[in-house]
Amino acid sequence: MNKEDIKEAGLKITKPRMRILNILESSAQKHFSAEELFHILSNEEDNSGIGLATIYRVLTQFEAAGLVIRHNFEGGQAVFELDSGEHHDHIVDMKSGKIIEFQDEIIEKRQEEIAKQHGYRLIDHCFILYAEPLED
Amino acid sequence: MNKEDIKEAGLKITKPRMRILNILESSAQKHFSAEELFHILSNEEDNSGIGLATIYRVLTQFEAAGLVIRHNFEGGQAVFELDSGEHHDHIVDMKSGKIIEFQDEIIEKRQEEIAKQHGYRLIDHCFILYAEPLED
DNA sequence: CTCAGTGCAAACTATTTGCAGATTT
DNA sequence: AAATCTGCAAATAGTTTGCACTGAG
Repeated sequence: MNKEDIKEAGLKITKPRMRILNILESSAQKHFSAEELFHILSNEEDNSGIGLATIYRVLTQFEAAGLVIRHNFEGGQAVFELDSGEHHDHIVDMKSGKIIEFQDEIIEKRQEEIAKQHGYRLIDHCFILYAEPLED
Repeated sequence: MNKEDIKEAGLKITKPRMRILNILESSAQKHFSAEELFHILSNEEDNSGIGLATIYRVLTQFEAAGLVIRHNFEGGQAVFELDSGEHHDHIVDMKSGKIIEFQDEIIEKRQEEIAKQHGYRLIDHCFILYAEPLED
């Protein structure tokens, strides 16, 4: 339950934090920019006037707490998704903007090898495929 | 020769463009941010007062012409490198900030397969390993 | 001579921060 | 009540743009 997640992060349970976590958890869409969240929240009936700055602050706190992951896809705005614990990478559909997730053992294994070959220990990686549908 | 490259891009041969291309071509370092180039140019004896805006403009034109590649590594500033024609990916040394280039057939092949599996044609990709030296 | 290119300052976009008042515990 | 949190506006960082002037061809 999301209340627990917030509490475990050492954060107080507030309306903005609940709302944001809720949207992230219960939407078909999984990736949101701060501004998208802002617009969704602004259009809710129970509009509580949550500011954009707060959304950024909450997302940054959630990121630090390991609740969400921030991605810097191209196109200016960062997008955030819930950290499901299952690592995956992304295909960005350049036609529709849709984001597809995938997991690939070959890539995961290979990147470790590459890092090691060069005398490094992998900390993080960024693997994004920008692509267009085969039948245009 | 770089004059040719500039001309072929349909651009006039100007001091800022020559200087920038020169630095990119003849430095040990291969990756530069706009600001780094700005500082290098500002410190040259023959300081011709090249503005930061010009550097951004020139780099953007060079990118459009296929002369340079722009990378958005994490840490705010974009970095630019000459497009040698040989595709490669990068390891970013989080300790020193150094950038290591590598080529890997397994990764290249695999990403094509992944895109195809999902019904996509690969347009571009971003593969960056953030890592630290093994012996800290 | 003409049109592209440049420097500068101002504009912009995405994000962060300071502060005084509102909320959570 | 104490401490955290929030909204707002102002600040920042990186990059882009408008404009009058300069310079390449």
